[in-house]
Amino acid sequence: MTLVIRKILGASQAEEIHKVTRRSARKATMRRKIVDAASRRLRVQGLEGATIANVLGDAGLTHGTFYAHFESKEALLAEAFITAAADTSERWIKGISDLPIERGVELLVNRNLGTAHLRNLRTGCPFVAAGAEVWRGSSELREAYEQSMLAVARKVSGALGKQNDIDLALAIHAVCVGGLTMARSVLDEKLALRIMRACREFVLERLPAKKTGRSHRSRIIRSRR
Amino acid sequence: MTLVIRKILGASQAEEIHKVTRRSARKATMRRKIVDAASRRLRVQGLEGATIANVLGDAGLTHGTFYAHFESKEALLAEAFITAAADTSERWIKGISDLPIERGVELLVNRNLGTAHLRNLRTGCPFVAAGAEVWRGSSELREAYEQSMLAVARKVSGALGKQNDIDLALAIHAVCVGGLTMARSVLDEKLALRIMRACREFVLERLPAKKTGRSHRSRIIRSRR
DNA sequence: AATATCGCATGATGAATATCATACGAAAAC
DNA sequence: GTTTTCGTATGATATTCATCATGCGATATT
Repeated sequence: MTLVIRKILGASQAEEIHKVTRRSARKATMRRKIVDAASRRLRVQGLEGATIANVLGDAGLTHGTFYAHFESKEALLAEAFITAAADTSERWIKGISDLPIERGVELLVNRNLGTAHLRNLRTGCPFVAAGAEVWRGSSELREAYEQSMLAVARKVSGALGKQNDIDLALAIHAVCVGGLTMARSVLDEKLALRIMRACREFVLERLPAKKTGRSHRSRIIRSRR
Repeated sequence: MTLVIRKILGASQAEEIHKVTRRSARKATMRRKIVDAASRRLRVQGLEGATIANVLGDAGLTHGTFYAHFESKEALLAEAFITAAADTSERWIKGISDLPIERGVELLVNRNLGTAHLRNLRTGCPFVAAGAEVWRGSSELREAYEQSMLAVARKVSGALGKQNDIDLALAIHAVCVGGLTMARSVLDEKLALRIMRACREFVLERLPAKKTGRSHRSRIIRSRR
């Protein structure tokens, strides 16, 4: 039966209307477990720690099964990265759109550059966790990074009520990524806190002026040097 | 003779006044070559690419010789990181102290977040190259990172004529590290340039005000778009 | 009920890696 | 000139890894 459909529609479309059997449901569940496990490994140990044996082990499977689920390791990592970024950024922006922009940005940078995020790797930012490993990685991965980064920037600028200011969101993201990387890298805990505080204040010190009667289009534009 | 001295002073001090022979001079040269090679590998391929065989090969030696020069791989990497950071930061701050602070910062971020640095890995910033690999690495490495980072921050704040504002230097460093990581990671070249531009402008907008009568809190910041 | 399918486990393969042991040959010490 | 030292090369060992081939057993199909 499935075979007949496959003959008519071709393999890929047949997949779409694939009958949900006990087997296929279980497989989908396991696949999800694999992606989740990979996204955790990714955040805690980076791409390096996300080996097939580790990930499949975390998911309760043995290593050889992997290629029944994914084309390649890169395909899994790309998917895991996207999952991790979506998960993390969702948490960052929660409740932010209800606040005035200054408070919103403050909450955002506190969530990113705070003690919780500093040592909480399992649910932490994949951009910090994978960092340099991505730009030396496969196109697949870089594509995933790019899409995730843009998605985060859009979410953030949307939540801040500045739909079009993707650039501001990108810059804030850069401070958070750089600052957290630095803070995690140093041995001295006090120094780590200092780095995070310096970054937070750098962002907060000079937020776009709050909304006054003046339209923001007409605000005085700082001349570029 | 050396043996006698060694007996009197102990091994480590004997090292200090070690006679310079043809052999020891050659060894020192090779050691330097190894560190340089490691610092290059580090910047181009990260810690992962800086394998002993690779590095020793670059230096014109075979892999087994390594342990005649260094205690461990970690010891080499720590030294290579420090070397790379000193080299790179020296280039960044060249000529900056002659400029007024705004122009100085502008030059600094242009050097860091510009097209040259984007694709020039061999002499690029090790903080971007090693990134997340360091904070998951050995204490030795993290110590090297910490010291190098502080050295850079001191140099930068010194060159900017703000000796005491290490925090400002740290924040600028964070933007550069985060921004360059992001720019290198994405596939789209135009997007990479946009990220770097957004980060540069973010920094320049946020500079402490020139010393005018006005408090810097009251300045209106340019909103983009 | 008989047969076909397929998710998963086991295990093989080959490549890359850090580290160490041994050996050679030139330089240094005597 | 003989002996000792030591920088380097060669090669061994043990580990880790991605990928793939094979086979079993539960599930789906007929």
